[in-house]
Amino acid sequence: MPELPEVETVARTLRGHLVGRRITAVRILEPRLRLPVPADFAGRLADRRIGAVRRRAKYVLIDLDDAQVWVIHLGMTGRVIVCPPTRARERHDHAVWTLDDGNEVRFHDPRRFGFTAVLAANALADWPPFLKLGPDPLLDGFSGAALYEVAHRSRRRLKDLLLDQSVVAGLGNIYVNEVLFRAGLRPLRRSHLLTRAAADRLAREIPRLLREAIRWCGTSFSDYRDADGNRGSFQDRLCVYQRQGLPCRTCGTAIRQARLGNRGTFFCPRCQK
DNA sequence: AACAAGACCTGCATGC
DNA sequence: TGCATGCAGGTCTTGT
Repeated sequence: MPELPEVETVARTLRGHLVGRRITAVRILEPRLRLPVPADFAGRLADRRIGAVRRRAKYVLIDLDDAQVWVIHLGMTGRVIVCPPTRARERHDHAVWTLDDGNEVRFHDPRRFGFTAVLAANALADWPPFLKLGPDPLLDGFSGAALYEVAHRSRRRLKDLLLDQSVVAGLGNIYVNEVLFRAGLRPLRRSHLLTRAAADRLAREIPRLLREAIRWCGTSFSDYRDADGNRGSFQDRLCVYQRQGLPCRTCGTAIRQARLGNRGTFFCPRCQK
């Protein structure tokens, strides 16, 4: 579920609760996450002081005082919530961190596609999940020229290209559908046919869309919540995702749904060429 | 090698 | 009501 704007919102809402705090206890209730939680995980985090809380692509990165980084990935249904310890535990709360102000950080993830890990800060760049990451459109900049270049080396569908985290890091199914609408491009078009002008439009619209979604605190259909448990509201502003049969906000034509790689694909047959 | 499809998990909506 | 089916926002692995 959570794509770049949701992860950014989680990082921002976590920041206020975490920066400067010390972790006093760590409890793993369910180690069988997408990456299993290693046995030394709790020991490496206990007693650490928290520095910055950052985001890269769809990863939350929490810097610790001993040159380690605590990493959280939310998968599809993951949540990180900060709450008082008196709040009732829920089914699928897999890890709990206690802070020196008494609050708890809880990792909750019904489908267990998410995970949490701790790494030496200087090992982060060589960590396999990070090795393949392409530019983060909000942190690294993202040019039409570069996108045009990659697109022309591939015959994939445009939608598959943009979902590829090595091409651009942070987009998922919702925002790929939306950005292709904004750029006026059909999801099923082959990437090597992308014109330079269209690549420029995409490169311009990607950060614009992501920033706008962050302003609305992301998209909440079912699971997604920020660290305070609040929903986002960008779902009310989506143009195509999950709007099959509804009128296009630009031209009124019914939004169409296709299936691509077993995932919902949505577009306006009139506005997108 | 590049690409597409399947697998990983659980919960929920839908239809019979 | 109960059961089966299909679907869900991510990413890794397998097969063509």
